[in-house]
Amino acid sequence: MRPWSPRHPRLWFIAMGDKAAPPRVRTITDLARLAGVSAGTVSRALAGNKLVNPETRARITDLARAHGFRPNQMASRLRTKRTATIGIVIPLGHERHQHISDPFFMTMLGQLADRITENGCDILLKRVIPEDPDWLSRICDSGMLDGVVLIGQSDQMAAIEAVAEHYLPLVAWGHWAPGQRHCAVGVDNRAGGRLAAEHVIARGARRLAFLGDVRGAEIAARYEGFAAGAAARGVPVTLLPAHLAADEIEADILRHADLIEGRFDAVLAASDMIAMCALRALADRGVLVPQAMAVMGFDDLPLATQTVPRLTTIRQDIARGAALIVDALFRRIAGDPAPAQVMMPELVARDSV
Amino acid sequence: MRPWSPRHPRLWFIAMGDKAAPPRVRTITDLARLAGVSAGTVSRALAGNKLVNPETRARITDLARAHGFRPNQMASRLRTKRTATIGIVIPLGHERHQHISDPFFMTMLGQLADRITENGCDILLKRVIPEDPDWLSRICDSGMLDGVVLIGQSDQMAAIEAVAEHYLPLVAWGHWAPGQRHCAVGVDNRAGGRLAAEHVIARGARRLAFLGDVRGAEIAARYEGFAAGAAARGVPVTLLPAHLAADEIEADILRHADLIEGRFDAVLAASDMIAMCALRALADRGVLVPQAMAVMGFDDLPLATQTVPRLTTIRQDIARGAALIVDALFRRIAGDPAPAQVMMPELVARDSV
DNA sequence: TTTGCCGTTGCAAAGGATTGCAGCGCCGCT
DNA sequence: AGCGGCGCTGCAATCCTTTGCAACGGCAAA
Repeated sequence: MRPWSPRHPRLWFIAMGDKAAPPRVRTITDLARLAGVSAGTVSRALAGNKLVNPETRARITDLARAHGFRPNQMASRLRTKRTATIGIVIPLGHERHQHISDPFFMTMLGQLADRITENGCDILLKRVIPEDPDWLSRICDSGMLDGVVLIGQSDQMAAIEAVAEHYLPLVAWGHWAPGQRHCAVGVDNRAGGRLAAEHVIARGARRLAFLGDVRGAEIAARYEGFAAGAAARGVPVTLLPAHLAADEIEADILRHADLIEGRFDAVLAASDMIAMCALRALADRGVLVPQAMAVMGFDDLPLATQTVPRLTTIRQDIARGAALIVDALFRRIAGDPAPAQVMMPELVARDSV
Repeated sequence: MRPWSPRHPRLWFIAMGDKAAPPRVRTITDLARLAGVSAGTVSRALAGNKLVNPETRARITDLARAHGFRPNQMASRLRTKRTATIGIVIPLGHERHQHISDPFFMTMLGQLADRITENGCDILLKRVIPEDPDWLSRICDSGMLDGVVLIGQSDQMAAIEAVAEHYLPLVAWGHWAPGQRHCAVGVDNRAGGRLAAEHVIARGARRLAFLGDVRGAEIAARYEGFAAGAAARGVPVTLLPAHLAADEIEADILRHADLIEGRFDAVLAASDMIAMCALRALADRGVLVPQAMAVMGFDDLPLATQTVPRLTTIRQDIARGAALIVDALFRRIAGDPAPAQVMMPELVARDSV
């Protein structure tokens, strides 16, 4: 971590040899002088304020364009206290290795980005490994952000609750538990697990396995739902641990030799990525899916349609989730309350079960 | 596009009933009063300046922590002219439908994010559809950013060149052409295409196809390299158009009936995502890969190891590319020149050829 | 002619942190 | 005792824009 500092500020500017050119218009005051008006008028003109005379405004905007002038955002934001910037933070708690490039995060990020941009805001992206307890407060109280969305809560529930106490414009994607104070939007993972159990059992499976790391609250809920759904039909479930990070999953799967030796006839993977790896591993060993073993994913990422065979999965509607998050966030920024939302997952039957 | 404005600024603050609590410490001056020193001293203390007495500093930092005080970044940045923020912008020109969630972009974004964060900078994410000609200048001259990296240049070469003229801390991922003024980092796509041609021909293929949209400069170069490499060995190549966006590729592939009717014995896809879709389509129709047809990708995304069969592909070293970009960017921010870089791609032989 | 209002514009005070420079107290040296 | 210097702190200017309020000229109504 080497924080840099500009050794030769504006050096390039000088290097381009601007000496001959007219002095660059740097501030609103420069432009005001040129236009023969006051700085205040220029500010209003550029902001499209109706107070200023249309002719004056035209003259000023023309001049601004001609000189490529743009008012300094920093000063503007300081003054107005409106930053028009939303922070998107990805906390990496128990899964240090989980990349920012995890497909689920990325799909969510893309959706959020589109929607936030539509609202005229910029996006400040942060990927943090929570080390000290006030990592989140540092972000929220920096004065840089109008609001914050958390993609995933990792194992940081306590820290999030603490900040949510005094910082309202904060919305998280993920698990919501009764009594929780901060606003979260997510799917009912338990229900999703149950759906999966019902589906594979209906297709005749009787020896079920769950592949994933149950230390995260979300995955744990998926597992519990899966186990509960199966138990209700008198079918047991075996838990097979596996990491979330794509590059580690393959080794995890190979570790579970029984997975490919016919001890199970259906497996629910904690995510589509894991399911995809499982399909690979099974194909390598000549285990036919779905004939010899059913495989289900969770998420319904775009790539679930591209696997061989196509993945049957539990769908989280990411687009809708993102819409709900952004909606709640802007509500809260405006000072209105916005409650947590729990979406119902749905089963997408394709070819792997 | 509905820009919002806070209807009840700080309403939540009041709503939390802070009347009884001690008045919140909002500015460095508040804290100075509490600590019995001047604002300047607090500023220095919080910045870890060695000029202030260690005891004084301890007292001030304790006080700051106790009140959860954090200096306003906006004011700080206005004063210092150091924003510690890098803009990452994804221009979407000829491929409007291409998502921000495109796996290649996302992998690159993740790598860039990690490296920029290591340098102590924040990341401002922008996804823009270039409509007016000064979209880039608006971003670069906003005064909000210490530097800008472009992921992809789309069809905006002219706009980029124009801005690069006066704005130095700008680096793009992508194609570099002789004579180009702005700094770009990318792979030699032509060489990659040639590599692919040599490989499939060495494996015995003689009827080659290229699957992709050659309107983008990068893809075009891949195609040209592929065609040139094949021509050098007396083998012709057929061009089969296909979109870049994941959801459209499948239909594109089905449109090329000859692809699956044995007219070709090897196909180079313009990207791994396209290759993955092709594998799917071929599997659906019972065409064996690689026995009946060889399939190659381009990129070597993480998911290339998870396809069935595993994808043989031309590797762009995204991690190294990101490192080069960030390095060049910080060099330029410091005022030093940093030249464009062209990396050599390499062939990764797996099971699909 | 006076008054009042309207449409525009200018003035100056924020907004909050940073930093060069001056100042102050104290210690040590002569 | 006087002086220099050192270590620390305070003062005030600065970064650039926004905005409430005052002012001004002109025109219409009284």
